[in-house]
Amino acid sequence: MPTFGLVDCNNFYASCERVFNPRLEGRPVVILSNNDGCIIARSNEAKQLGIPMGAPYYRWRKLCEENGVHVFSSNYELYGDMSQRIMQILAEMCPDIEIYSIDEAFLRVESFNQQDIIKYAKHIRETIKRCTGIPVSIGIAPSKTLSKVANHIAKKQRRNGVFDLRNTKMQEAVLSQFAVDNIWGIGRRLSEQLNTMNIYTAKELRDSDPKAMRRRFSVVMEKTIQELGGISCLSLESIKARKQIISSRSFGRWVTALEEIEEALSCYTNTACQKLREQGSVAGGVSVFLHTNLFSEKGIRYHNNASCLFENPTGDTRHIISAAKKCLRSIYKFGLQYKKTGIVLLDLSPKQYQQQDFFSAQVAEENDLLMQTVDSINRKLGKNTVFYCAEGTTRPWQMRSDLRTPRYTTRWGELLEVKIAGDVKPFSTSSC
DNA sequence: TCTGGGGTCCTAGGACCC
DNA sequence: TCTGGGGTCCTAGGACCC
Repeated sequence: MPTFGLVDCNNFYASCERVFNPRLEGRPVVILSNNDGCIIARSNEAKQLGIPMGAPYYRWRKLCEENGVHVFSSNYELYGDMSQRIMQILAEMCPDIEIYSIDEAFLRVESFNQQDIIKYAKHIRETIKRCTGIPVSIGIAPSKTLSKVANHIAKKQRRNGVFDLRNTKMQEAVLSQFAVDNIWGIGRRLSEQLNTMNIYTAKELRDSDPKAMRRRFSVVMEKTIQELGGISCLSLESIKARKQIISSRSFGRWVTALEEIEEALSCYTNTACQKLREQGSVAGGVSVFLHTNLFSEKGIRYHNNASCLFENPTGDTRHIISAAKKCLRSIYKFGLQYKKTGIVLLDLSPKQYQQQDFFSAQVAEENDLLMQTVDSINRKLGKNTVFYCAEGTTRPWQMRSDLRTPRYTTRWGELLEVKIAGDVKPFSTSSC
């Protein structure tokens, strides 16, 4: 029988901040989204204050100030690097691994015997904590969906961060207390519909008729029901190349001038193209979108997009920037106050199967070399060491990120400084 | 009056995830 | 005043084919 372990970092972004600022331990911490717009991560103490996930920060600012909540802008460079370190440790300790998100990974662990699994899970947990400072929880169960449930329990009930849900009696007990909207794959809409069918708990969903539910909902629902019953339908997935790459940001302020939007779009295009080449793909086309503030009741609400396909798939930033600008000009309307633009790279395919243009093969090769050189300079010397004029230099539209901590682990200039008062004695760091 | 059957491909929109 | 960003999968419906 398959056995899955789900390793999930506890309040990951908040924990990353705490690693470099231990004074935050035991205190409420929240992390804001890009542009300091929404609250996207909370420490347990912040959750206890009733601060919800995804809420606009301006509505909670007062409560945060009154309760001494420590508020930070997102520091994705730091979180991404911490994530890589954790995933590397996991991959070394367990060969069958699927990195599911920045802070989660599924493991296949059935080759260990009954007791060993729990012991090993605790060992994994301690190793990650010791080497990175990040606390994790591990749920163990016969399907991925149940391992998600188990992880939930591991977090809530302080069972040394590990919870075993392989026993069917335990499954009965846990699922009958587990709200249906907490199940992986059941969101707000589906749980509303399930409630109208008198299904409120995971056990009630598990005991429904999978075929009938498939007809009413979809195959995804059928699989969820099977998985809750301990029948594994979802296997570990290997890392696949992305099928599309999006890069977009809201502006830090209103933008009306086409030139400024073009700069921002060029900048996002550059980011997207770097990701494209990193995964060894070329794009067959682009789609560009542009919109005003869609939340606002006042003013004109405008949302539009345009796309174009390339004659030959390409990974050349210059070519893609110029195509993106053409799309943008076709949807830009003078006089509106814009809030956001973005680019989607479409129709991605592996570069090695790229159809060569017979008449310009050599030019393509030279362009490749140029892109490789730009990428390697930016990798070595830091992002944006070399950039495109089209991206502009003053960038007044750039997003707000006023409360970001230093990128301690990826920038030499931002290393953690330790100030020791009084008598200074040399000390050694830990074994990691 | 009455208008087949079976298939593919594409896209938009919905729902979900972190 | 102030509301993130980046993904995936599924389905329905339209267009088109023979």
